[in-house]
Amino acid sequence: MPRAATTSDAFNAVAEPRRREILSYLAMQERSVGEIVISLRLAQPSVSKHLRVLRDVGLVRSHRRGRQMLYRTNAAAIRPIHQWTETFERLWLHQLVRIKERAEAKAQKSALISPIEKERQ
Amino acid sequence: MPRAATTSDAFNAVAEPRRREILSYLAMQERSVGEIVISLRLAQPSVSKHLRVLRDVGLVRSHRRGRQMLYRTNAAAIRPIHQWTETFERLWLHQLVRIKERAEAKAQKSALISPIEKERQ
DNA sequence: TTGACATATTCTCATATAGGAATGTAATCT
DNA sequence: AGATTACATTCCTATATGAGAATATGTCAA
Repeated sequence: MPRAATTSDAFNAVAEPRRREILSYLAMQERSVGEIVISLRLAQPSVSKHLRVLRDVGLVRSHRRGRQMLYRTNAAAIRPIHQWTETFERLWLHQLVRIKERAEAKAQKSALISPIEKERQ
Repeated sequence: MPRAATTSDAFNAVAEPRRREILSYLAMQERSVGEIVISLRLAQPSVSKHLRVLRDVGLVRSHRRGRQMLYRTNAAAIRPIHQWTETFERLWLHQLVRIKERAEAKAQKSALISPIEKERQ
């Protein structure tokens, strides 16, 4: 069995760095395909294909304006990823506290060493 | 060019559903490979291979205890994903507000319709 | 040392890519 | 209608994958 399709869910879709760039770019403002091509310096077919993947999983919405297709990020589709990572937030916050505590303990210890001892380190 | 390696970053590593399950399972408590195999009902080689990927990108840490290998989630490695999704948080919150406003406007409108009109709907 | 247990690696295979090139489709303009 | 602009799709290819099966490695126990 190969890897799950890029269109299987938001996690797989955003695994590709260019697609994350596109999502960030479209988060500020609605943009045409051509604008994405120029701003992110990607080949046009490449952009169209990435947008197709993003659209299939609901990460972007699109509509036509004349000959252009305008795309915008649908932030709600990113939320499940946010929520999944959030379940780990307590853990890394706890880790950060411990790192800080260790740093302070070390500084404390260092302050107790005489200047002469300190020079040897 | 194929897809980026699963070991290229945390985004690619967590794209695989089983790897997310493993990370959630190991978040509570340190566990041996055998415990993962039993609890998540996966084949042992499969678990070992997933753990290898997770370890390569720093999402889990491991150490030996006798013949067992104990693994635990390194939450700090999940943080970049959380931070990336966080940049979109304002957008979906804004969306949620609009949805709520529309719902309220609709309820308001509904309240203005006479009971007789209402029955026809 | 030999055997048993726990985990890791290797091998094979079907499959879904992402990029590049070429082509198709749709809308506008003259 | 014909030409041009703007996107989308198709075809091609090298490659990384995940599952399963088999095997290798490492650790303890008798």
